[in-house]
Parts: sequence; C-alpha cells; structure tokens
Amino acid sequence: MQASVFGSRGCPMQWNDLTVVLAICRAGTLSGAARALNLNHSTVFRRLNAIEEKMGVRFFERLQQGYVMTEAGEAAMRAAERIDEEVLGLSRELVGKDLRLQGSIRVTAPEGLSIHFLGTHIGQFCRLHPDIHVDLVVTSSDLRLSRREADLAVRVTSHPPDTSLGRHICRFRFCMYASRAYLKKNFHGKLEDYDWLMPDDGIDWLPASIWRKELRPQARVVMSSDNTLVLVNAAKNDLGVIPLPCFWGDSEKKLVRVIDPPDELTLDLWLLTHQDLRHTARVRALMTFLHEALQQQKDLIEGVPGK
Amino acid sequence: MQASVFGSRGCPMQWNDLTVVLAICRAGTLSGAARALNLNHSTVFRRLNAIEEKMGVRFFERLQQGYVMTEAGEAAMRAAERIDEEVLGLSRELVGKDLRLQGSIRVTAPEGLSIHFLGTHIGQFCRLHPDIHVDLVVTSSDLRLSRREADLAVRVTSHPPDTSLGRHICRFRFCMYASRAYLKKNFHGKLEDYDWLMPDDGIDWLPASIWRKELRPQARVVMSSDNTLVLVNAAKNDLGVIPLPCFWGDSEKKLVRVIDPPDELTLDLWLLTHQDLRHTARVRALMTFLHEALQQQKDLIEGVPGK
DNA sequence: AAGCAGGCTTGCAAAAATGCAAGCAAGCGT
DNA sequence: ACGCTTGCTTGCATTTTTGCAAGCCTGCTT
Repeated sequence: MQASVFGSRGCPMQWNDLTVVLAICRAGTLSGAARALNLNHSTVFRRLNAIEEKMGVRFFERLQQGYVMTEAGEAAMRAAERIDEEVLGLSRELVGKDLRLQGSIRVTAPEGLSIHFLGTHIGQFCRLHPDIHVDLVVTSSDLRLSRREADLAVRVTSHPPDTSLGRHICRFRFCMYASRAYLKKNFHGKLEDYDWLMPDDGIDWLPASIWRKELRPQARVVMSSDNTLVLVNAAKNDLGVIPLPCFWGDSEKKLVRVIDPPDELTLDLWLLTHQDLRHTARVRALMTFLHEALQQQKDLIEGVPGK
Repeated sequence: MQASVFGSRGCPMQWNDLTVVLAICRAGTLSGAARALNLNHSTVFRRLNAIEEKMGVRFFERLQQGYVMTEAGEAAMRAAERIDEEVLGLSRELVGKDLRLQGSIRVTAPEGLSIHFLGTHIGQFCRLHPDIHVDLVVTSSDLRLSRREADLAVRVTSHPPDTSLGRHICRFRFCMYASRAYLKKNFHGKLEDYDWLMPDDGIDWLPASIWRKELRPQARVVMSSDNTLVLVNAAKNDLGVIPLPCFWGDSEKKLVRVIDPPDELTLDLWLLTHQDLRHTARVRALMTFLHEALQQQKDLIEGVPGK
C-alpha cells in the first residue's frame, strides 16, 4: 500500500539538467552556454528556468554583468564537472574498444598543414573507408584529447603531452622568406632591419611568435594578420619578410629564403591520440594512413635543399 | 576557421541516456526499467534503440531470458552508478541547505502507525504549512534515506543505522490479543496451542515475524495475510490469537491481551532522517512536529496499563 | 489445449521541447 | 544622439518525444 498525502512534488533530478547548469557556469551567459551546447539561446533560457522551478533552487543571480552563480550553483558545478569526467571516461572507454572501421573521428591540425596536405590526404582516406566520417578542425589552439574535443591531433611541438600516444613524423623547420625584388631593393646586414610581415598571436607558429616578441622593440612590423595567406600575398608583392614553415615558403615560386633555416627555429611534427583510443580501429587506421602520407613529405617539411 | 570534411557525426553523450541504460541493467527487462523510471515501456524501448544507434554501441544482447549486458553495458553501468551517487549527493546538498518552509518531503512509516497516528498528524502539519507537501509512503521495507527514497522515516527498531540522524520517541511494545469469547472457549496453558492469525513476511512486525518462524513447527497458523486489518477482524470474530503492537491491540474494544507484553518483544520507535538533511527547514519542522505528537501517544505505544 | 501473465514491438494521437523571429535593454563607438 | 552589437525575454509554428492501444511471442498453470 503506497499512499500520497496532498500530492507529490519531489521528482528525481534529470541528469541532463546539470549539463545546462554547467554550460551556464562556464560561459557566464545564456548565449555563451547556448553556443557551447549547440542550442538556441531561448531554449537555454527556458530550460534553466524550468530546472530552477522544478527543483526549487536558484542556481544563478541575474545581475548586470550576467548570470552569477549562487552557492547552489557552485555546488552543482562541482558535481557536474565530476560527472563530466565520468562521462568522458566512459566515452573514451566505449570508443576505445570499437574495432569497426566506421563512425566518426575528429582531427585537429594547424592551418598550413591543413591547407597543404591534410585536406587532400583525409579525402583520400575517406574514399578508402566510406563508413568513416572525419571532422577536420583547423585551429591553432590545442584541443584537448582527454575531453574528446579531438580524437587525433597533428601537432608541431618539441614536447608532446605525456598523456598522449604519439608518433613522430619528422623535424619541422621554419625560415624567413621574401621576394627577390624586395631583397634586391632592401638589402640589409641584419634581419631586424627588414620590414616584417608578422602573424598575430592567433597564428600557430610558436617559434615565430617567440621570435617576434623578442625582436619587437627593434623590428619594424609593417603588417600583422591572423590569416597567413594574407601575409604571404603581401610578401609576394614585395612588402617585406615573412617567417614561414619551410614546406610553405619553399613551395612559393615568388619567394626565396632570406637566410638558411636556423636550428633554433626547429621543432618536431607529431601525430597524437589519447591512450584510451589506441585500439580504436578507425583511429589507428587514420593515424597509420596520415603517418605514411606525411612522411612522404619529409624532405619538404624539413626544408631539405633541392625541394 | 573551423572546417568539416564529409559532415560531422560525433555528438556528445546525453547524460540522461545513462539513466535509461542503468535502469535496464538493474531491472534486466524493459518493463522493469520502465516501472523504475515511471515511464511507458515503449518509451524505454525506443530510447534504448535510439541511444545504441546514436552511439554505435550495443549495451544489451536481446536474449530469451531478457536483456543481457554486453561488456559495453557493464562499463556503462559502472560509470552510471558513480554518476548516480554524485547526483544523489548533490541532491542532498541542495535540499540540505534549504531554509524555506516549502517544498516536498517524503515520509516512510509502517502500516499501523500510519493508520492510527501519522495520517492525522501529517494532515495537521500540512494545514500549518500550506507550502509544504508531504508524501507518505506506507511500507514495511526500509526505504533508503541515502538514496532520497525517503527524507524522513518512522522506524521500529533497536538499532537505527549509523548514517542516520535519529530522535528516539519511546519504547515500542507488542503483545498477543484475542477476543474474550475465543479465550473463554479455547483456554490453553501454552501460547503455541492457540489458533494463530499471523502476518505475512510483507508485514512490518519484525519481532512477530521472528516469533512466527521460531514457533512455526508447533504453532497452528489458521490464517495469514499481508493486510493486518483482515487479521484483526478475524480475531474480533473469535478466530484466534493475533500479535499486535500494543497501541493497536489496546485500542480495539473487542480484543484483550492474552498475556502481559513480553520484554523480548520490545523495540524502540525512532524518527530518522539523513545527516545531510538536518538543516533542511521543512524536514526539521516536520520532525519536531511528529516527535511531539508521537510522544503524546507514549503511554499507548508503550502499552502502559490504564490505556 | 486453452487461458493467463509478462514482455516486446509498432502505429497513431497527444504532449512537450525546440527553433525562429520579434522586441526590449544595456553598453560601446562615432 | 544615433547606430551597432550583445544578451535577454516572449509568442508562435515546427519538431521531437511520449503515452495509449493493439498485436505478437513465450512460458506457466489448469
């Protein structure tokens, strides 16, 4: 015999409610949370209000500066983050055991490598494996493999993260490039006396960014951009000197090296995945494919003369 | 620049999906899971298939004996149980800090106490606090306070769980009762020679259940039921001897004690809640109210003569 | 063998959730 | 002051989810 007196209002917490609360905690705005969740912001607005109504708890104060967590909101965020870790761990575990050559893979790579090599190679791979879908995210930021923001990363670094499983491809060299006409008209004894076409911080050339910061007080930067193609065209039009990876600069017929590639601007090219995904058939297959394809570009990427 | 090659199929795991998988793991059938989740079974059927399709993972084999977990299903269950604990902990934390005299409370109590006292007392409490909703679950099984199956429990026991916060009300005594006519016509020297009206295992008289099991080989049980009122009416109609709590037996005009209340059938009456809810205003208010109300019935519950 | 109970799968209607679009408010830049 | 951008709240149409009901299957009891 089960009786109810004056109805029953207590109902179990919906686990999905916590993803909404967590997204708002992280973003601080409804719109930001909506973008993170890939939902319409009116949906987030309604769901938050429904959640707070249902649970009789106020997770956020609505202030001028945005949605500010209450104490309850902070407690919910802590719990939700632990749950997030659990769910991600399970996700990796499930995908990590998948022996089928089907499903989706998310790949992250820098701009230059994506433009020159990866677009083509991934297209070829997908033609070989029609049941595999590859999402190529071109970005300079390091998407986290642990959070499954990416399943496979092409990285330019000398120190791959310990938690990753990596395959080294080759050395990765940078040099300074300019047009012959610019060099003929503007010969200087010192590098920092040239007109420099420098990437914004958003660009993923770590050594070039460091170099720019060290020379900034003396170097004359005539142009900055977050788009490397813009800078390359400026260099081709005799506007100055641009730092580029060798595979890119050496491929441009209108640009020549200003100096030999300096050793201190040399890094390494790696393929990385998460340890948990090392047995996932589709990740292994793509990793092997890309490793072979990129090694065939080894001389170009390493800036070996004659290429 | 964010690019997609051949579309994107990977989407984040819905946390609620895991509650469905967990419920099926625990129940072993779709119908059982549906009952646990308070959903229609066709909904569970469709959601499981949608989940498996979306994630490309098989959590269950469909066998004759029901839905049997795969390896992936077991991994999901382990993760889901850890998440369940997190969510329950958060739930208790949120409710535990609620200082308002509104919201819902779930109370669990045995049948006899519910019929004689709690229905009336809870009604009075709710009239005092119109914003509080009380759900009275009448059951002999020990609903778990930790799982928020109940927020407040009225328990007959000598050993309350250590994890609870308890308030002792009084002693709780049992005795044997029969009609005068039955005793006049059926006087025996030994208790086990009477005709016994015994509760099923489903009834919540722990000492009476123990006593029945110890005497079963010798005692003649002429009637069993999972409904105590049925047994009481049989006793009133001169059919035999029935073990009852004193407050119940002494309240029946047609029944008298067969013997004095034996000390070995004496337990204690407690009010219990979870440690985490000790500051919850509505739980504290109801606990105080019921404690006072039940203490006014102290002599009756303890079987003090004259009552 | 027939009937019953429990569990499942499927079609359709109803309910709930979501996206689209409009409007409002606040802050910033010209 | 005006225009633009960002973020919010709200109404309505559309989409998705859920419950109801029917039908099928299996195992158990009489």
